[in-house]
Amino acid sequence: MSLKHAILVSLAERPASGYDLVSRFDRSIGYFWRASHQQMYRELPKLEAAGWVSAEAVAQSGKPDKRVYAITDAGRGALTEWLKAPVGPEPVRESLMVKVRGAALLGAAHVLPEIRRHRQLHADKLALFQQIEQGDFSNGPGDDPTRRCRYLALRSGVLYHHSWVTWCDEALALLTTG
Amino acid sequence: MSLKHAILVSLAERPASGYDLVSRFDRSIGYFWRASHQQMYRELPKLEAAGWVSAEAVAQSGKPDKRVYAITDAGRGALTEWLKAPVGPEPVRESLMVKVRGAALLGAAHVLPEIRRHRQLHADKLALFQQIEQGDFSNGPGDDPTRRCRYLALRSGVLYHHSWVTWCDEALALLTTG
DNA sequence: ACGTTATATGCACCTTGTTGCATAGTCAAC
DNA sequence: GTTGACTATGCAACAAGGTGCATATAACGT
Repeated sequence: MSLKHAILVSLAERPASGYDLVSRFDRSIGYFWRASHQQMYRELPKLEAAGWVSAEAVAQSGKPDKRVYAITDAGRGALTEWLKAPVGPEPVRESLMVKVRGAALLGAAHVLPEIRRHRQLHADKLALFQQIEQGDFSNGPGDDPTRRCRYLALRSGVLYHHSWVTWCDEALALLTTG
Repeated sequence: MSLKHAILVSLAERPASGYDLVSRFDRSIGYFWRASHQQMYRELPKLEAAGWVSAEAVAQSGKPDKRVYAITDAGRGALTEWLKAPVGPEPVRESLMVKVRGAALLGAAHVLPEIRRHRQLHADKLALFQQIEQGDFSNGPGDDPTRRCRYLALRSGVLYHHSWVTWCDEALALLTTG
């Protein structure tokens, strides 16, 4: 599974507490791999037990104490191994397509609002990603490898949501004409 | 969750045994919702307990006996409810993007083979879907609602895998140039 | 006789993900 | 002075998915 490795990637960028990781996931990695704080706090001790991260208690003034995790050499090794390992695309699971198939039997009218809703959600995400693209990458990704990787992640989001908006438009056109 | 409803959709088309359902999922619905036979045989008694399907033992000559399931009126009602229920897009979980983010730290070279592998897999699926599209829908979907729904499901597969192939090409171009 | 393939069904265990609940300190606003 | 927002960490129960193992009949080839 990838949550462990997603955490390792984030910790390889810089050390963090569970709480930090949750906010990072909400902002950046979370566009490609979600995790609730409950999941996070369950995984971190496992990673520590595996020797992939080390933990240090940090007292804070004005805030509760926290446990700051950092990736270890063993963790970095495990991460590199995983980067090279063949993992295959995530199996497709599209409940909307199950609904479309159901619509063939029970009437397309039932799912039209759902398709409109999905179109809206995908269009919102698309607009967000395109805004970032035009803001941060108006002159392309440039030469920096890290920037190029960030750009590619963004492009994946753009292409994904764009293809969904396209599909929703096709579907609405086809299901609302005689 | 959708496995229950995916099964209901399939049984609404026509009654089937667990074994039949697995083969149908492998061929058609499985493009959008996978299920192993273990999952199937675990769900079917639950659906029966909920009163959404009825089961009948059927003796066969030359083959082991089987249990044939059929959707009930209650099941049809539950399915219609679910079609109308807002379910939201599946949360994105892309391990390849986690890897790309890792590549920013540990070197893009590690993930290039993975990206090439993914491109191949998506291109294969795309070719398959496009072949079906040109075979079954060379003159478009026509007027039949059921055919239109089948067509839309197919289109979704085409758009999805096409956007991935496009992304992989962009990524390979960007990560293999100076 | 012996292995292979297809039909047909299931259990057990483990991991992963979701939901609800719980706690506790600090700070600013009202 | 209480309410709400933010920081910070967790447990428990449950739902869903994946892997491995197990069983049985019967056709077909070799």
